[in-house]
Amino acid sequence: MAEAAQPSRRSEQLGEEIEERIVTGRYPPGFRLDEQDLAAEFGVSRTPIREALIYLASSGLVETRPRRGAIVAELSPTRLCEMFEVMAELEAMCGRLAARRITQEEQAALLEAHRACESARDADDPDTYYRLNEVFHQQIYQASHNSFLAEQADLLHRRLRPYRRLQLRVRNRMKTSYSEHQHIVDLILAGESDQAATTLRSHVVVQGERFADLISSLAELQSRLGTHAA
Amino acid sequence: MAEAAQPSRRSEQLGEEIEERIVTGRYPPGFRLDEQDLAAEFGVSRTPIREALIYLASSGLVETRPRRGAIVAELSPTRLCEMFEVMAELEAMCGRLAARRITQEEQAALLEAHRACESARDADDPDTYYRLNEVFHQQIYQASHNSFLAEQADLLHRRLRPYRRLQLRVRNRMKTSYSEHQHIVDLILAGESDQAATTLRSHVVVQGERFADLISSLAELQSRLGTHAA
DNA sequence: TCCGGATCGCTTGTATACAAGATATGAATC
DNA sequence: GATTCATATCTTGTATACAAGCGATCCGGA
Repeated sequence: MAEAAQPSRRSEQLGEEIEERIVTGRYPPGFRLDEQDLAAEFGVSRTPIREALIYLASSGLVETRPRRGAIVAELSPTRLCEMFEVMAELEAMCGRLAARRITQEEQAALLEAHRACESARDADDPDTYYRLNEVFHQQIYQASHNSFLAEQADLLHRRLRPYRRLQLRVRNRMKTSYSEHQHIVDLILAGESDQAATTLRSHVVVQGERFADLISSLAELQSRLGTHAA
Repeated sequence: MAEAAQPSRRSEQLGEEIEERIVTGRYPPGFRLDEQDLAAEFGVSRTPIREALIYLASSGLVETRPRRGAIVAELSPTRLCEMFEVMAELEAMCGRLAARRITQEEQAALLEAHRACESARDADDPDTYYRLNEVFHQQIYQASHNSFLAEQADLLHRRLRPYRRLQLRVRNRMKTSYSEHQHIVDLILAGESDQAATTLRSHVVVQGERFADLISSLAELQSRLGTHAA
């Protein structure tokens, strides 16, 4: 899914590297992305850094205010809920299409991704589960046979990574998630498109007690921020 | 919805200007966006041009191949259908939420936008209808009370502008569109969220005879391209 | 002591210079 | 005459130099 090899364009690599540092929390929300610092850090001039920042700004991951530099975007709780709401709908759409269009090979791949999650759950390993969970969802995106939709879903999924990650640490969330996955797999393989959509939507959407979990995750991220921001 | 005033950053203005020229067909799909030419055209150096192109590339409007320059993105029929499929779902989601969340003021604004479309239809003026149609749909996006969703919907809507525009010239499409709008307005105002979603989805999605219309629109665009590409 | 304004420094935004790869052109050979 | 390889030119990618705003600091006044 990611471009392989060297794009022979440093700014693209830099964009991905900086994105990685943002979604893994090394550059937390609100963190100031100083062009000179980053240039020194990566051993390049400001030009490719600027281009990388513009790229990231367009995806909403960083915010640039004219003449005032770039910072890692801070998402308000409202904004975050909105994004999860859209994510839920995109996932639902992927599920509906996947249930109708999935091929034999994709069925096998989906099942394999699902079983891999099972292992991580049994090992009680949230980090591994988190990674394999991404693969699982990407299999569904692929199976929708709508490459534009798959790209959009993947993009938003990545955008929400830091918050999703924290949520997985909530007690029992991993087990709940896995049993929901089981249900989703059954529905997709059975070709129950509407039910697959509905189940995926509620798997992703933030409501009820999970809303409170999300808010507390946010608070944690913001306290971490305090140690970084000037 | 658009940023007002001067962003004190030339590259942003340039991005919008180039985007405008793309969606209005002045730079048709496949058109080579030479940095030096554009720099001369706009009377600036290559730097802000490059930044504008990177911005546009991230939205998918232009394609950049490393060391080989940028061209206006060419959308295959398949890709285009995929994008309309996603657009339909986003619109459906906006409609569902709008039916539940629309305020008094937004109801008035929606009705006004709808009536403006009526005038354009009566005057048999596709260009005006096209413009007012955008306003109408944006009112629904706003009424969803999910600003992230509204932004995404608006972005994709803009991305599909050239193709939507050609479709409106199809015989009777304007009248059909208007009567569908009427139905949509009724459902939203009545709070019928599911029906509003379904109706909006089928209003946007490309299927049946409209698929053939789209393909022929594409052919027209591509023949136009022949006069521009080197 | 607190507030306001002007100046200084630092950061971003833009232009230009340089490096490196890609395409085009031309010649030589099959 | 066609094809292939080498060279030349042109374009992109990166570095550096310069310009222009924004913020911080310092000084003066209330």
